[in-house]
Amino acid sequence: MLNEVSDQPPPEPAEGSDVALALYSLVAMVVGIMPRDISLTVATTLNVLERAGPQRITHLATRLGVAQPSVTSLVDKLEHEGLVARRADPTDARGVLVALTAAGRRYVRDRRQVGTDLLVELIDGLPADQARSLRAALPALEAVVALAQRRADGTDRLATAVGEAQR
Amino acid sequence: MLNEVSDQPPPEPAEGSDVALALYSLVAMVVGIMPRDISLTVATTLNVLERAGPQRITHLATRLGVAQPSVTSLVDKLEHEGLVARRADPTDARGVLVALTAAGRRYVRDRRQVGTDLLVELIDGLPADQARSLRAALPALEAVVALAQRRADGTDRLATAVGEAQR
DNA sequence: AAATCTATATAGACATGTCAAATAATCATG
DNA sequence: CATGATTATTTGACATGTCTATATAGATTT
Repeated sequence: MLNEVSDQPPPEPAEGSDVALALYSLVAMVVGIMPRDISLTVATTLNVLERAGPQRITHLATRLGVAQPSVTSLVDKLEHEGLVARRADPTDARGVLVALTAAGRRYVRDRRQVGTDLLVELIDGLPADQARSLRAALPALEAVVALAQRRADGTDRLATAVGEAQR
Repeated sequence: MLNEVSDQPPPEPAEGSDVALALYSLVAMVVGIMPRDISLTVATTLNVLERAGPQRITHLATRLGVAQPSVTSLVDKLEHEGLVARRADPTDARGVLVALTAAGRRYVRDRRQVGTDLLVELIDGLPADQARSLRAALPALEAVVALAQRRADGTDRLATAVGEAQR
């Protein structure tokens, strides 16, 4: 069927896609400025452990989207660095629970501090009215984070997607 | 000198640090959900090239905070994948300019689309009043992005910091 | 124009991240 | 309780990301 030129205005530019673009740009910028001392995988792992508590190796693997032996060796490394520890899983003797150590928790907290310090610095550069609008949006931002967590904890990872451009 | 208990309320909890925390959490969540198909370094490189146009190898190295030969081999790889191309620098025959190819631009755009789609989905899950507050904060968000860009383009990278927790 | 500086590339090394296949321990089920 | 499924580890392979030291070509300075 042919595509006729539509009379209606574009059905809605995705409703909130401009905000989404601004937020994504912010994510990209912050990531590009943050220290590059750990890999994405390590950062995500530590975040998950802090947010959701001790996790099984297999669960981490699906959550991270990598193969399970990869997590075993990742945990080996992190354990060796003292950031995480393996504990027995009381409900299943085959499994282990990977948990943050105190040092690991400190590491995550320190890293977050670096990020928030940067953002505070940026926000402090805003004119008063914009800063106010941002504060007014705080509940919304927190809600978005909460939704993102739910989304992340679901099995669903974003497909590697992108694809086409690679060839 | 001894620290007396202060009568004043804490001088201001960093003014905007709660917003900063929410934004940082969002960054962390989004990064954790985004496809893991490229490294931080590649992502940052492509973003810089898209945002700021063709760049010298040396400039990329300082911008990324890695050694120059690392960028040479990174560019080798990206060039091999067809995402960037080396061009002669008209102002200096020693130098090269690394530029995005059409495919590279497409790749960045597609990847951004994945991110904004995710964020649109999240924002669509907000109650109407929160969504409104977020839209009202759009200029502020855009301004923060602009400030972040200025910040990123300055030579200053955040120190690897964090440090202490590692031992 | 010689000496020095600068931009990139090359070489060689090493840690990290990743996978698939095979193994060992334990669980769950018929 | 024996068989099949699940959990983690081990093994062995390979790509990536990173560095330092060195080489090469072109700029810049004196």
